[in-house]
Amino acid sequence: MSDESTLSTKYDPRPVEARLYAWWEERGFFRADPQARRAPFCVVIPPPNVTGALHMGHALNNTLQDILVRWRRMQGRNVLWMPGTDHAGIATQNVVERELARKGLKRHDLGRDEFVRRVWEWKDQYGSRIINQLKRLGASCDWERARFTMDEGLSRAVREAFVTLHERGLIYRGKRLINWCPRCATALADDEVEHEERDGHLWYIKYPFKDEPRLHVIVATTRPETMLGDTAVAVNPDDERYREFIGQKLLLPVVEREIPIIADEHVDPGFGTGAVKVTPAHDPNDFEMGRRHNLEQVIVMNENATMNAAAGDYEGMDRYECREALVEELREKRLIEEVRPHRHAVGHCYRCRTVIEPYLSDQWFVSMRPLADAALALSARNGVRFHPDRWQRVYESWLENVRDWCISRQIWWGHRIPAWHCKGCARITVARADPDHCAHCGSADIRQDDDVLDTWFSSSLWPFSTLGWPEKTPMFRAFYPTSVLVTARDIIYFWVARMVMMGLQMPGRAPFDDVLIHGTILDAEGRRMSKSLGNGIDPIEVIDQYGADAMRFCLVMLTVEGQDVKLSADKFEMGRNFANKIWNASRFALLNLAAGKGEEGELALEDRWILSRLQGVVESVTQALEAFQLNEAVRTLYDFIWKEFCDWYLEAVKPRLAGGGPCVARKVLAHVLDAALRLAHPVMPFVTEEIWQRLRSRVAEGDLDWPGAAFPESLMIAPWPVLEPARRDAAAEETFGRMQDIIRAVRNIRSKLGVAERKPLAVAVSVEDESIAAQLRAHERLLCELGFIERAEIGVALPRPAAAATDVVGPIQVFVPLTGLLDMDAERARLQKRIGEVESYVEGLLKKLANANFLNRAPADVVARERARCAELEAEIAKLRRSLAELEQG
RNA sequence: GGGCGAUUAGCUCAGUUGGCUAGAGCGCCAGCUCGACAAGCUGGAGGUCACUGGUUCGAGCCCAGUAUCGCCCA
Repeated sequence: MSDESTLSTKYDPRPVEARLYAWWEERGFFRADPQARRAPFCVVIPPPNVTGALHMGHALNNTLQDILVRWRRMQGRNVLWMPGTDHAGIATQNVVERELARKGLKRHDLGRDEFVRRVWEWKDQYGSRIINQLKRLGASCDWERARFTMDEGLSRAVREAFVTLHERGLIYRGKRLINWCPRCATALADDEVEHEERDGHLWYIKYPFKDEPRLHVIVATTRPETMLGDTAVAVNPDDERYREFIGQKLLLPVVEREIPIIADEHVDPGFGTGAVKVTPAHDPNDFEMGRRHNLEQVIVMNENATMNAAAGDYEGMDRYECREALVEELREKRLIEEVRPHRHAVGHCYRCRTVIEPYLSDQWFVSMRPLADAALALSARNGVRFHPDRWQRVYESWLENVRDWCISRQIWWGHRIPAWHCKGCARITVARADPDHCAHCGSADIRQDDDVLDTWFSSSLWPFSTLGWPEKTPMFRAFYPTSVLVTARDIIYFWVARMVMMGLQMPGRAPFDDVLIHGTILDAEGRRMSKSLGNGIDPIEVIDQYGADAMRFCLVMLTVEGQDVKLSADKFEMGRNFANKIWNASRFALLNLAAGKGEEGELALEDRWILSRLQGVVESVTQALEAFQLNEAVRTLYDFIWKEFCDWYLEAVKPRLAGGGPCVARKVLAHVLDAALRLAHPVMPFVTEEIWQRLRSRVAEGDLDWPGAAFPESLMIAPWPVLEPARRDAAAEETFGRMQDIIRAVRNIRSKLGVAERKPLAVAVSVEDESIAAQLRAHERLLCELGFIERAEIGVALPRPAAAATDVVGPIQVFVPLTGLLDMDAERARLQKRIGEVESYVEGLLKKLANANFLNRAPADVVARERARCAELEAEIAKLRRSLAELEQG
């Protein structure tokens, strides 16, 4: 295919990534086939907002999905990774409104239809940005099937779900206290409110008795402006201080309204004075209390959080302006007892950070109890499994405590609620198809509800709406339920739980078996990355600088079992370096494969060793992926490729390949490289494919074919390596391990005594019994080549040569004669240090072995192992001591 | 207030069912133009595993408590 000698020594990801991605896409490797007989594997993407730009959280989330998806595809599963975007009602509307604001327009200036048309326009123009960014990441989604939550098909699913739930009595409309964002001018669900601790004040206000104006009850409040809507003061029935006043009337200051003192068990006598003002229209607890006591609900604010007519003189003021003015008035009237600093949680809109106002209004709700109970029952049967499993309990406790879900939003961008209000009989018609008359009285004077549905309502249908539900399409039949959902923990409630509930309600099956929860990406200081802090790292910039493979690798390497990741841009160097390492190791391999034939022949020790190690790696990587321990898989691969394959195998095999003649090492080299590329492909798809294409061309030339190997067009669809237990070779691993020990000992001696790394040396290797000697002698060539040893004498109980440095590794003593070169002081220091290290360890072992309890209670194999180790180390010490003594004697 | 997580080398983090002489990357020190790679190679230094108790023959790991930091819920 190409001339390997021209390959650069530095891997340049940019041209490779662009070219390969385009090719994969064009060849259709991402496409799922609903007709295929193979076992399905399906993942639906957590749909990013159309307004969104890729951030590190997306990068991590989609990398994890892509790894699972690519791995399963290589295993031969029929894979569907369903992509798409979310219409993100409030967020998107905000974006378009901001654009209009720049032209001095408000959405009401355009009218609903025109505004919605403009949002579609915006979506068509900018909505594919994040999709293109996901492609830069390497995501192998089936893009041709990409869906959008406002698509016709998904809109049908939304309507079907709404109407069905309404028919089942699980959706209702009612006047309730909801969370209102005055800036967005819409209701929000409980989960969409973010509570933050704020320093505020507690105002102690006197409420005079109606009949005894000189006497008063003091109430404490954090929101004095709401007193304008007070309709009672409540105390705990057991509170002695107030018992006698229950039922008496107070005169609400400023408003001069008569309000009763009521008794309610929910009043905490420890808060403030123990007497609390009750504002049923503006506080959730008070709302409940008001219902219990049939209190009037006085609304004192408008939708934009300015005061309304019920606020009297304060009408028109903003809520905070009103608060100041009102406190001032109370102060003048000497009705403020005191003001204390008070830290409390304040709810904010999760989209725009505005302080939420509890607000009484007509809204649509999903009755959550029955849905949540079904999900809980499923969870109890282990029907949906979270990884790590601690999230299971978090999820369950949310389900146990969930309150009804407010699903109506007073915005224009979204799925309009399929309910029609009749002007005639005032009743509501809910229908799958747009009705032209009232279902109750037949009047044609009906009008569709103005509100749209919470975006999360359509998101909750995503795993099946994207597959064509409510139609039983071939896609739905082939891929529902999906296999695994990968997401961050902050949307377990918003999204995961609701998908499970809707899956159980609508298609009647949970949408997935497994949920993989990953951590949050933080900046180097451990703060969340956010636009406002400006501390984000742009994944696209990272890809430009280091390559997508490097970023993917690092993200996974750093993500352990759902832990958060502290990230800084320089971390990605590790990934770039690893990609480069793979690249250069492959250059070496390819150059050598081009240079000669790979023939059958007897495997050398290093061949047997690396093939055996490969088996271990195939097994642990596969197991780690199955257990959703992606970072474990990546770590194993990194160590294998860098430390074993590059540092040892390639070095060991160099001399054999140097001549260019036929050699079995070429076959082994190609095989191990091939397997390593396959294993690494899900994590680093680009660099592995790029190299593999070159490797594959060798196969096509017919000189590197081996039994059972399949070489399809792309590594993407090449089979995942399978275990070959016959390749396991414990003897080779043991012998090679001894070689490594000896070589490391020689290198250490060179380094400490200032002998050049490549200066040829003579070495004597002394062992205790002939079997080990024979084992090592059989691979003397390897020892000499890797250790730059020109002469090696290997035997039992060899005498110490003159002027020799020495080291002991297990049963092996290494002598390096250094006549004229031996630095006595350095060598003495070396030996003393080694003796000290080993002695302190032996000391611990001896203590352990002297303990009768240990001998009696520890398992026999542990005792035996400790005994053997102790004996070996004592022998080591003896040898080191003798060497030291001999050194002193000269 | 309730729950969860973290605390291991200078920094960022691994450490699976207790058997560990506690590992990696980066950084640091010393030395390397060696035909894959200086984005590299070789060798090295560096740790009372937050603290206090407990269980155990044996604890970084299990249990109880304390401290600090972070997150979620109310």
